[in-house]
Amino acid sequence: MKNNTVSFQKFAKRSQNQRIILDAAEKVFAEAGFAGATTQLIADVANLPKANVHYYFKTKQDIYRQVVYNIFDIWMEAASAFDTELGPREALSRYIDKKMDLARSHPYGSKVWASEIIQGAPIIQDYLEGQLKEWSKDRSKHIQRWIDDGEMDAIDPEHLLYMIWSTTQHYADFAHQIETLNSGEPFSDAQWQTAKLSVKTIILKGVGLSPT
Amino acid sequence: MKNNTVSFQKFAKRSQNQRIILDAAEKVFAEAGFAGATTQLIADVANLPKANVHYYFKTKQDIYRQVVYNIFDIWMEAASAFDTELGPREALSRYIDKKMDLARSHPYGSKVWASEIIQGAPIIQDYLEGQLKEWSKDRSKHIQRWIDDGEMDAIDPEHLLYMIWSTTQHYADFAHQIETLNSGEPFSDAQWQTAKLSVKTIILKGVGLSPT
DNA sequence: AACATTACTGACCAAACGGTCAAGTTTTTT
DNA sequence: AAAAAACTTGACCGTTTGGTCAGTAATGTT
Repeated sequence: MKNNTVSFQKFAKRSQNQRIILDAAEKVFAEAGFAGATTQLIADVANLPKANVHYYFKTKQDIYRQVVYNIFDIWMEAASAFDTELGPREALSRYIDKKMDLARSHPYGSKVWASEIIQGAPIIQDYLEGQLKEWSKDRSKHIQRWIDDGEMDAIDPEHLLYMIWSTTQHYADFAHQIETLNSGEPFSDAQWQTAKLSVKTIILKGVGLSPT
Repeated sequence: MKNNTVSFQKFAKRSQNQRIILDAAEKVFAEAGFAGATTQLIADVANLPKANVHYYFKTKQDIYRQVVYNIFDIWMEAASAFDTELGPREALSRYIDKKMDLARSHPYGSKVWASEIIQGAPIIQDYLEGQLKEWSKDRSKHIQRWIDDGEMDAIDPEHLLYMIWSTTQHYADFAHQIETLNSGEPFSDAQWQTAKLSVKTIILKGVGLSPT
């Protein structure tokens, strides 16, 4: 066979095919849910025979697990944009920006996450109780300190976090509804800008911070 | 057989059993998704033999359709709480209150709705393009008028609506996540009060209205 | 009391599903 | 160039699924 596939791909082949499968699976899980996603459909989207999918992943649950872990990791990395050293205005502003960017760039992942939580987090429960809880408790403390220092209004920090999560992820999870109300058209760049600005403006002003 | 079941139940029997099935189905669809919800499981939760479920509903899709229509109707009725005659402060405040109440009283319906939209609204698309679009365009116009009259800040009205929808429904759809972060405990009455107040405070102040 | 209608259900079935496997091909290592 | 390892795949299988149906029981009507 062709020999122009050079040898440094030796190790790349496996992870390369896994990525193709995971990308396909993310889309299929998002659009059909865990139970509705058939391995056959994932294979079709990945353009591979079903048996080949099972060569790389033992079970459908294994694929699903990977997809959910991936989006969680991406979100936790973005969470570092919530840099409490910057002060409330910048920290919240950047975090909202980052979350809005992810809603746009990773809509399937967001949908899979939403479905997972809606169905009681059967897979990701450990992460919720561990990393997520730790992160949100920590940031809540920082927000509380800002409040105590008179830098922002007295708002229950956890509800502020929920508001940021819900509003930003809404643009991914309910994209279809938003698109329908937008004459069936997906958001343009300008509309995404407006969305970001609207969310930031309301939330920042809402907690007593003037927007940047 | 017992004759203490009086005859005015003649017509009631059918709709009564349909209600039992629909309530069971709402829960099962919420927790397992459309594909993951088996008619057997719906029957078990309804405490009926599967064949009996199929006596009242021809297909699983028919049951699902009813469940989705029901929650949509409940929401549209609540939407009338957005009474534009009241002025922005009262109208928004009451609408948020109402949506928060529904998030608490109808968590399963909210979850079914969320999953339906996430998966592209295969069933409810007509309603989105019809009733929902009409309602939101109308309310957007009223909000815009308030803005033009200087009664509130210049915020894109549709994004304000999305923010209300997302924040309020988040307390239903992501209840499991919130519960996990709340030491595994569901919200108490007091915590629901705090949630309502936090959401209202941030949004109202965020658009330039002082809370009631 | 006879009849008609509605309600109920165990047993069954074709289709679709996740997953396996043996037999092959390609690639890497020696 | 031979042996080993990794990759690929059509055919297959046991299970589960949504849905049917024939037969029965209960209820309402005359």
